[in-house]
This record gives sequence, structure tokens and C-alpha cells, in this order.
Amino acid sequence: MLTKLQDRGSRMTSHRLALLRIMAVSEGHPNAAQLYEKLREQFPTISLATIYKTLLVLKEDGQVFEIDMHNDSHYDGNKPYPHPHLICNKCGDIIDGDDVSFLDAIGQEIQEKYNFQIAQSQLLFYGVCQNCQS
Amino acid sequence: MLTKLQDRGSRMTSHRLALLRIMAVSEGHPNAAQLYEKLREQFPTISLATIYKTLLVLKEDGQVFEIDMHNDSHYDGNKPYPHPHLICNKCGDIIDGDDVSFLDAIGQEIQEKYNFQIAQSQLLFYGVCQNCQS
DNA sequence: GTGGTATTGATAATTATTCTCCATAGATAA
DNA sequence: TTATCTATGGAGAATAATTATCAATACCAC
Repeated sequence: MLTKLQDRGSRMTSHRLALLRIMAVSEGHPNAAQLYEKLREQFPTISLATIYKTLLVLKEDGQVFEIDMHNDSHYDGNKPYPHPHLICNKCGDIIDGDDVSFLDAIGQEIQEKYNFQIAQSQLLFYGVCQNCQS
Repeated sequence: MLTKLQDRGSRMTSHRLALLRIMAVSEGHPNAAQLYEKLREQFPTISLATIYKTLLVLKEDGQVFEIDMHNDSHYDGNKPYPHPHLICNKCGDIIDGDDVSFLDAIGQEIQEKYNFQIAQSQLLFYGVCQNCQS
């Protein structure tokens, strides 16, 4: 993971390593502010701007996926490959929708019908999650 | 369309009618600023806040669909039912991806596998459109 | 170690969207 | 038609996430 960064002329710093670790370990989908709070425990002088800059680098690297929600992006570092996200309107939880087939099928269909070269996708389903239904 | 509004206790005004007409007629997917410019031709004193307020009402009514792009929402008034949007990274065009099957299949799969009640969806595919490939 | 350069932190700037508040216009009933 | 009640409109301020600026610092190849 760090070789990928260095190949692009980027440097591996303690901040970036820590952010990568948090993204890889944490189960959730934090936003910039939440990452900021977590990193401040280890690096009390870290700036919010640094979070955004680091996330930008990691996004370009494909190591982190941005879930572009309305005026509040969240980030997925566990599974940076394209997959749907299920967002609960009640508890706000973001559930990873891997295990969903048809994705390749949809991609292929769009490619053929519209002659559109897909580079990335953002599939968000809003609704009510299992826990909030009871 | 206007009865729908009135049922909810909303009033049909000349501004709203004009905005509905523009949304229904125009082929594109304008954002708030673009709608503001178009409406200013007819109503020079209209405010940008009015655009946002009207769009909010129409969204709640289901007459307009919000394409929630990064810090710049665009709106779809032609086909307010859920369908994918193909966004070209080169020319910025937004293409309607109706005619795409598998959507119901994906919805059903998510419903079953995750026991998730889908209320709305936002399916964005980023890439290169047909025109920009040549 | 040293030097060149990417990164950092503090803060200002930007930008889309929302809020506030009062004036006005639309609907309803007499 | 007129009076009245309430939703809507306009102007500008306020909000909040994100980005830009820039001097100081830390990383890494040599």
C-alpha cells in the first residue's frame, strides 16, 4: 500500500500511515470530521486540511472510495472496489452491499446500449435497514 | 401535477408553474444556478432562494429527482422515477440511463440479502460518453 | 548529514445551500 | 367583491463542507 504511494512520488508520513491504518481497520464509513477526531488522539496538532489532502491522495490512488453524500462525504477504505452502499434513513448507518450480483451485468448493459465507458460508479440505495424495521 | 401540490396544502404560483414547465421541457439536467438564470428571463426579480425552496417542494412531491453530485446537485424533471445517470468525465454531460434492465433485479436482491427496504436510489456511473470517445 | 521537495498546520477563501424576517400574493369564506 | 388567514417571495445573512494559500517543517535520496 505504501509502495503504491511512493510510485506516484508521494511520501509516506506517520500521519498518512495512521490514516490508512484507521481506514483499513475500522468497520464503518467515516467522514472527514470523524477521521479528524480519531487522528487527533494520536496527533493532537493535526489539521483538518491535512485530512482532506490525504484523502485526496488516497482517492487518486484508489485505496479509498468516496461515498458522496449530500454535503457530507464518507469514505470506504475496506473495500475500495465498486459496490453499492445501503444508507438507512433512520439510523444513518451505511451498509456495504457487496455480495450483490447483477453489477457486472448492469455495467455491461450500459456499456453496450449507450456506448459508455464506465470508469467508476456510485450506487446508493436509501431506505430502512434491518435493525430499524422492528 | 398541480393538483398534487394542492393536495399537500401547497399553492400553485406563476413561479412554480414556470419552473415545472422548464423542468418538463428541457432535455438536460440543470442545477439550481442554471434554473435561476433561465427563470430570471421571465421573472427578473426572482431569488435563488426561491429556486431552492421550489425544488424542495417538488422533490417532496416526487415530481423532480435530485442528482446529488459533489457539491453541485442537478435535477431531473423529465423522468422522476429511479433510473441510472451516466456522467461523462470529459464533457460533463448527464445521460439518462433508462432502458436499463436489472434494476428491479438488484433491488430485489438487496431487499432479500440485506432485508433492506429501499425507498430511493441514486445510481451514478462516471466515465466517458459516446461523443467524447472519438 | 545535507539539500531539494513534498507535506503540514493555521487560517482565509470559496461555494452550494439554508435560514431569517418582513412584505406580498393566493385562497377561502362571507 | 372584500376581508382575512396563511403560504410564498425576495434580500441578504448565516451555515458548513471543502479548497486554496503560504511559510515552516519533515521526509527521503544522495
